[in-house]
Amino acid sequence: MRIKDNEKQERIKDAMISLILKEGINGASVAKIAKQAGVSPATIYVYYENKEEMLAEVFNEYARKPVSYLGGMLYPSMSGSELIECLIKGAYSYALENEKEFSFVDQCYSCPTLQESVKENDCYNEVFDVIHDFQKRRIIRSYSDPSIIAVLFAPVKFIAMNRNSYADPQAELDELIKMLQDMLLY
Amino acid sequence: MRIKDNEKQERIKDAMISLILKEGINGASVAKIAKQAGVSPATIYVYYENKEEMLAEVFNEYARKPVSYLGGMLYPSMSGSELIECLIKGAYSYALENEKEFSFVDQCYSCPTLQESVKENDCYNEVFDVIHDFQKRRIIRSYSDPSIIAVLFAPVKFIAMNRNSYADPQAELDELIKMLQDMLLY
Amino acid sequence: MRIKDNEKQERIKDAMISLILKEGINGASVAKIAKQAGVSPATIYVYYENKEEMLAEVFNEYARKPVSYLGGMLYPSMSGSELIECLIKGAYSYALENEKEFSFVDQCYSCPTLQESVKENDCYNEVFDVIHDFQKRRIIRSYSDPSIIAVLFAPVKFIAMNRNSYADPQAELDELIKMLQDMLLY
Amino acid sequence: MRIKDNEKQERIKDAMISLILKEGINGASVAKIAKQAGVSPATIYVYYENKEEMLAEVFNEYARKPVSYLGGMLYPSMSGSELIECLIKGAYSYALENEKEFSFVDQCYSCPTLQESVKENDCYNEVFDVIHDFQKRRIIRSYSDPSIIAVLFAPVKFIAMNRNSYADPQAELDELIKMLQDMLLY
DNA sequence: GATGAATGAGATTTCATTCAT
DNA sequence: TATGAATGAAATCTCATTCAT
Repeated sequence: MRIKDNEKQERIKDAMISLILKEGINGASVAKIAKQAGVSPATIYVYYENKEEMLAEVFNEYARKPVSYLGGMLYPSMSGSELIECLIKGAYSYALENEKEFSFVDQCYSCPTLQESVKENDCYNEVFDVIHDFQKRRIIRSYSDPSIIAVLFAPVKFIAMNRNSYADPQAELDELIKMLQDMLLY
Repeated sequence: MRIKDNEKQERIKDAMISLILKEGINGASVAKIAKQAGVSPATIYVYYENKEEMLAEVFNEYARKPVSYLGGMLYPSMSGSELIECLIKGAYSYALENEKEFSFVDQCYSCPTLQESVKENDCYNEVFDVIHDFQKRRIIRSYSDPSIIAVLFAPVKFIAMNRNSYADPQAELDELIKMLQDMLLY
Repeated sequence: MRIKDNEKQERIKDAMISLILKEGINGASVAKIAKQAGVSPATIYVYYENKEEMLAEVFNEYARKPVSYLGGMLYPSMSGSELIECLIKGAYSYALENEKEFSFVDQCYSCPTLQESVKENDCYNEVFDVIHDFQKRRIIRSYSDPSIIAVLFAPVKFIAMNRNSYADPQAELDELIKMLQDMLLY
Repeated sequence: MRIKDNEKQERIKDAMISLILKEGINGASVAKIAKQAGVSPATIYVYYENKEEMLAEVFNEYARKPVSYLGGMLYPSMSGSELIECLIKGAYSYALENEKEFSFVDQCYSCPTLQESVKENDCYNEVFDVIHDFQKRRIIRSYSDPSIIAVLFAPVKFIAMNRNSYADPQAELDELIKMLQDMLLY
């Protein structure tokens, strides 16, 4: 028998994400995905039960990626200012560098039929290991986790997505970092 | 007979956004919208050139609604604290009370083929008339408009959308208000 | 609006039945039916919810036909012998003259997913109005209805379907009539 | 390792007829059969040239089974009444005990593309060895073979298949036996 | 012999849109 | 204006079969 081709599955995922970026979840038909991945439409059903499950599976995978990316950049010897700067800049540069995955995940979060398959809050555990440590050491104020997620990540995401409307996105980002340092540090 | 026509168009819009809430942009086919609105599919083409235009038109209409809703709640004699509390609570309660429109607009913002039709920043003019006034009176710190939008509205939207994951969403909201008052007021 | 075209629905039914006769339920795809009926596959879904329902609906219609055909040939002044001869010959000639419908109905009866949609026994009411009358008048022996259906119609159906294997099908039929007259008449 | 192979083929046959009972010939896809038999789809093609041939082969095998089952129950010292009772009861209990095979064979008989592969009449040789003997001994009336098949087996098959519609199927069967004894015995 | 991967062909069904009234 | 009928195009998915090991 032929051996399952992981590279093939990777091509399918890539094709799906890049099509969704260009044409939305609507526009990413199984046929188009297959064509772009260089496989037969039927092959996709070897790897995934159906389209819905394919979306959900890839959504889950990529929804967890940005936070592990961030997690890898942090270390305990940072100052509080550095921590916040690092989180915001990291989130921003992840969004820029991984535009496709980022937009894909964003569309998934806003799609009612997919919302159930990922709980946005569950993804941040890795980062909160560090933040909780900073809170115990009285460097970061002891706000609740959801509030911290909300003010740390929602604004930077907003700025990343609207960066084309701004004269100087980098300046906006720097300002945001200051605002959050003020807000979150003792 | 003008009234009857408008009512029919209203039913079409309602059907569309309520279907999109339940089943996503994917699930809202012209046929389903027509059925739910109690009209013939052909009738929809009396009011809109095609589906794409219908989405864009309704998107534009509803994207502006929440800010005028907010605008109507503000008045110059408020204190700074009151202003921020009012904006956050207003945004939150708008999201709850208008769940359908809210989800519809959210999905539209994240859909690449619709993004072009509304610039998110354009919608906030009404609110910024008030905020700028408060900034001139040195009540609200003079951060740039995009930064203010980002920290004011993105977090509350995030909390509204994830409210089902929280034990006490109201407490999260109150905490968020405090954080933003700290951050934005002198 | 265009007016629903009953002739079109008739063509769809005819195409379905004739395809099933030639190629079995398997072979009668919606696309083939549409082509043979001279309509678009999508048109079929204007008239029927889906393929299963189409089969069931047409099955129901045609399962009832042969018995009304028979019912129309009977009258109370017949002798018992004549009644039985008439029923057997009628059933046989219906099978020959309506080969397509007959084979179609037969295949439906034997298909587990369709069996539920028609109860074979329910179809014989019209004929039993007459038979019961003959039983009351002590011309036909008072066996139970199911037994009578079983011995009257199952054998003639069997002979009709296997007629190509017989040297002289007509002779078989005549013999069968005699056997049943012996059996059922006083 | 012969035994193991035969067992595998047996599992394939069982899976096929049990799927056909549940879902009809349509529903018994090679993939499903393989899954239910616990083998790979490719394995099926080790044992059979293709699906059509598999159906025909198994059809032939099982179409002959009920009559050998019956044949084994008969012996020359029976009375005529006993012979008929034994045939009817045997046919009925075969249908109940071998529901799957029975439904499978029935569907095959009614499928135009399979009809060619078995001549229903050919199957009864074993039984007719006995019946002819009884006819020579002037116990059973000398009707032609096809007529006898028709009245003996078609009605009992009908009753077996419709047994769920009857209040007391066993009573129907007993009545049928009486009717046929009257008809066929001197 | 046995198999899971792979697929072209085709299945059923839905889509956005237009037609004819 | 309003509509149900009609449809070409395309959607998702399944099929029987073959390939490569």
